[in-house]
This record gives sequence, structure tokens and C-alpha cells, in this order.
Amino acid sequence: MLKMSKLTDYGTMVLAFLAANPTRMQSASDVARDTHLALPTVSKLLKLMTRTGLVVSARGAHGGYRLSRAPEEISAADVIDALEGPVAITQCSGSVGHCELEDVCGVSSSWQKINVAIRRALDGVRLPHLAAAEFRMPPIKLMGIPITQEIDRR
Amino acid sequence: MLKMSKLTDYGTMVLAFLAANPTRMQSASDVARDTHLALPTVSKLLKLMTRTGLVVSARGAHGGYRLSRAPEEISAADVIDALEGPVAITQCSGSVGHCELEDVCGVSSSWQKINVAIRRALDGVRLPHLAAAEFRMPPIKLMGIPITQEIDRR
DNA sequence: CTCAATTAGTACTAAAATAGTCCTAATTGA
DNA sequence: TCAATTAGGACTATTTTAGTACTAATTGAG
Repeated sequence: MLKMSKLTDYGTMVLAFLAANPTRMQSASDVARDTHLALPTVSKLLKLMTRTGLVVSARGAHGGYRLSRAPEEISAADVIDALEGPVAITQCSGSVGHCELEDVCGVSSSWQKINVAIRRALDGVRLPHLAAAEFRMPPIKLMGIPITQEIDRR
Repeated sequence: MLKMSKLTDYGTMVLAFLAANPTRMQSASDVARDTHLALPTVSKLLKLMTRTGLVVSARGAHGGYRLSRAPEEISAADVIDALEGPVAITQCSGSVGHCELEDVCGVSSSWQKINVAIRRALDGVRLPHLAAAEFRMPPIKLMGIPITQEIDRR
């Protein structure tokens, strides 16, 4: 429950990478190389996030991607919304305006409250926080010897 | 994202039903009949929830299930924990004590904060709230005529 | 003691969601 | 005109989830 999909996890890595140079256009291959994710996957993610407005793209030679706004303006909720659809713990409470009974129904009122609390938490965490977390993995010391961690999520 | 599995949804219904008579032992068939869920499914759910301690069971003739504690003592978090494993947005942050790096790692510190916020929200909602929501579906009136809703989730 | 009711455990199948890859078209700068 | 690059969609494989079925163990009552 509540687990992020792998794609969302990867998406965070990609965004964190873009956040490091918010203005520079970077190609999908650039991103793939530096994040150690597979190119097709990165490509898919960037396309998705372009469509949902988190990043902007430019086609053609020297094309690429960059964040659509400042890293501080992008929240965990945005990322999850973009890659997994609206955050909602129950089906109907997710799609606002989709269910005609919303006002009268009352069925999911308690779940609704939970949804709101969750969304608030997700709104509070911004890309810089996530990016920091993403790379702040301290070296582990085994018997005093620092071990370098190879993180290859390809 | 964050969607409850169907099983958890059903589980809530089952618990809500048990909560109506917290002391009476009820057989899986009783529950299935009254909740309009399929017997094998109800059976599976009750077994699961017994193992995780949310309900207690008695075997043999006149056996059955009942809540292990007062409805107010059972939170949404309990239900989700029981049926979907620990609530956690990232993998490693879910299993406390499972990852040896927990203290040093710092990778998911931001996600951790989110997890805590979510858990707090889920802890705040208790079975009576959910049960109320489950059954407080007001009749819809169509041109002044109340329509009875058949909800058959079998 | 035996039988019927009932839970426990587990294995299995089917369906759905997710992940990941690949191909073709469109765009653009050199 | 060509090479680099994104856009879109189709497709396959993998994993998760749902749902069912079967057998064993337990227990109360006749």
C-alpha cells in the first residue's frame, strides 16, 4: 500500500538530475547516462512528464528537456500526479467531478479526509528536498573501510 | 497511486459489518451473506485478518469471527497494514529494522516525513468512522422519488 | 464416537496493472 | 539533405492482485 511505482522512483531521479541544471536543455541520452537508467525508460518518463507539464522539451538537433519551472516549485505531489495519476486512496474520490453523487454520497468522507492529509504532506516536499535525499547517501564503512556503493538501477 | 486494493476495500466492509455486533461470533458465511461479497473472498480476508490480529476466530461448530478489540481501537492504518503490509511510500522505509543502513542512509528522509504524515492521518480514522461512511449512503431522489441503491460488490 | 459445521493453510489459476522495449513519424539546426 | 532528437503508439514480458479450490484440523452436539 502506498508504494510508489518504480517509474515514479525513477522519475524522481530524472527530475533531481534536471534540477541540478534547471536552465540547460539536456537530451534523454544525457539523462540516461548520468542517472544510470536505461534510455528507453528515461525517454518514456520524459515524454510523460512533458505531457503533464513538469518538463518542457525541444525537438530536433540540440533539443532536449528541462524543468518547466524552478525546482522549488515542483512538489512530490506533482511528480506522483504526473506519473501515477491523481493521488487518491479510493477510486471515486480521485476524479473530482467524475462521480455525480459526490455532494450527496458521503460514502468516502473519511477516506477523503485521509486523502487531503496525504496530499498536504506531498505538497510540502519539493524537488530540492528530494534531490538532496537522492544523492545524500553517505559511504558505508565496513570495519572502518568506506565502501563505495554502486547504485545501478538500470 | 495510493489506491487501496479491492481486497482492502472489501476488508473494510467486513470489519464494518463485524463492528455492528462486536461481541457476537459470526461465521464467514454470515458475513458473506450480509455484505454481498463472495464467500471464498470473505473467508480469505477473515483468515488474513485473524493472522494479523484484527479479528479473533473460533473453530468448529458454532465457530466464527469477531473483532479482537473495540471498533474505536481499530484504525484505517491497522486495516491497511493487515491487508497490504506496512504503509510506506518507498520500499525500504516500510520495513523498520529490515535495512541495516537505516540510521546512516538518509536516502529517503523526505519520503520518510511523508510516510509519517500519512500514517498519522490513517491512525486518526477509526472503524466507526469508516463503518458510518460505508453505510451512510443517502437515498438519491430522482424527480422526488427516492431510489434504492443496490450495491452488489460480489 | 461420529458427524456436521467451521476455521487454517496452502496451492493454483486467471486477470489486471506495471515495466520495459521498439518502431515509425515529425521536427530542427547545421 | 542529413543527423540528432523528441512524439506517439504498439507491443511483450513481468509482476501483482484477485479469486477459487482443495485438504487438514478443530469442536460442539447428538
